[in-house]
Amino acid sequence: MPTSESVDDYLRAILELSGKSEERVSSNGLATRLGVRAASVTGMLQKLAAQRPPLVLYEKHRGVRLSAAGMRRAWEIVRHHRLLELFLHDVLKYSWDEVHEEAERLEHFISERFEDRVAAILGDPEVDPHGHVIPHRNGTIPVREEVPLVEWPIGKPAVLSSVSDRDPAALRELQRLGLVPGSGLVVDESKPNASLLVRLSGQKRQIRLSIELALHVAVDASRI
Amino acid sequence: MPTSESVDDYLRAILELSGKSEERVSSNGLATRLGVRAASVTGMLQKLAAQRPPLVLYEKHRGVRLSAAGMRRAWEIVRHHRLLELFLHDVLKYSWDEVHEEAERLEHFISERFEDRVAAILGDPEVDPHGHVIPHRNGTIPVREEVPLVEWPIGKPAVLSSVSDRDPAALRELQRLGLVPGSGLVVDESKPNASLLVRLSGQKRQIRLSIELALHVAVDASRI
DNA sequence: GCACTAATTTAGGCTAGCCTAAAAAATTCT
DNA sequence: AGAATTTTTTAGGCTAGCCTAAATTAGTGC
Ligand SMILES: [Mn+2]
Ligand SMILES: [Mn+2]
Ligand SMILES: [Mn+2]
Ligand SMILES: [Mn+2]
Repeated sequence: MPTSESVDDYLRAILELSGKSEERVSSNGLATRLGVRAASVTGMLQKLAAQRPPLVLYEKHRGVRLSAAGMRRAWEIVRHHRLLELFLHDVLKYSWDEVHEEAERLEHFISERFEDRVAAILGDPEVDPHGHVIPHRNGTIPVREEVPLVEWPIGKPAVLSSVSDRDPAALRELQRLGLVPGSGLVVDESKPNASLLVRLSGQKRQIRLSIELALHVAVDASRI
Repeated sequence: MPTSESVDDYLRAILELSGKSEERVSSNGLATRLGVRAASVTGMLQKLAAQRPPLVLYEKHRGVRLSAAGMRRAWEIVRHHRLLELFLHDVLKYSWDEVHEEAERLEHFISERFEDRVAAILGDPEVDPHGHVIPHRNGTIPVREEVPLVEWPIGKPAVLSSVSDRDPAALRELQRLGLVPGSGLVVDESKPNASLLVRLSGQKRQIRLSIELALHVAVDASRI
């Protein structure tokens, strides 16, 4: 069962919108994420659910979630995406904010051989340039506990684990501020004007972070 | 005027079938090369000729050739293809016979940035793994005089310049025999049973080369 | 020049994936 | 609960690129 570029995009969008808890995803949510109309989403979901084996579990008016086969394919595409991002960054010297767009296109077209060779060159890496874990070749997903920075307790030291990759301008700003995966930091204060005051480890200077920007950031929650 | 994968394939096929002399290409020839029906070719050619600016010059029943715009786009795709082949071979350690298929797919989807970074990593290379010249970034095509091995005079020393990349089995066989770009050789005899007897420079052993295999090989004709 | 054959084009259809507009179902509000 | 609103689905259409079958044109042999 080969999948088209569009089908791959739907599966990955369902995976990403459903979150850790694998909740059902709405047609509207998918339409917004994919930049198509809700009617187009309904049509596609009906097709994916009718495949044997089905790629999604779909009940009219009740949202959709991935089947086992859909889950497998979605994570496969995510592995392509994250390996490509790291490859573009480390080997082809793309900047942090440039990798996502190119990876989003190429993820659909590289072969398993390409995937394997890139993984080998990069030394079977564990995370992409934005700090997201890279699924293993065999389909297993490394677990990692993360919390959105906006939910992290005031005053408790944290380690930045990942940043969202979809907004190049935000990425450039975060890099400028030194907020990259691995950075240690403390949230000093959550201001009423919808911003956070944070300090990087070993620095006295406070950084004022808008909520919109802070929403792009997650920290390591392994010892919450 | 963005071009689709199919359109790119048509343009590249017209370029490759029309040869140095830029002869008109027939619908049937294109259909065979592209693995589609002649009726589909006619439909596509009419569409490409109707674009403003047109990508091909097409006269009913009289074949087709590339317009200036079509030529530009076709060589652009060829540059992608050949850079990708060299990159897959040199960086990702693909073998000689594996690069073509992957490059054929990816050539349509890499960005100009990707093209530039790959070219930079490879040091602005002049030829791909099969000995084919790589068009320059600005669109100019390096000239090189080549002659099919089967037309090369008996007994005259030659240098192998390129081999066709579309037949993996033939490529493996040629590599096994030591017939790679740069190899010096002499044709000793053209046998009536449709084969050539050749010797590699500095070797006494004769190699028997079927005409089918020999048709895959071209030699440097700069001093014919 | 005419008949036959080969190449090409036209006509009509199909699928994937998108769209708009209208209908129907679910949810929210009073 | 019943009305109003929002979400989702259905219905009908469109384009790109492919197909088969039927014309048409070009080329060949006599
Ligand atoms: Mn990404
Ligand atoms: Mn995509
Ligand atoms: Mn090739
Ligand atoms: Mn292609």
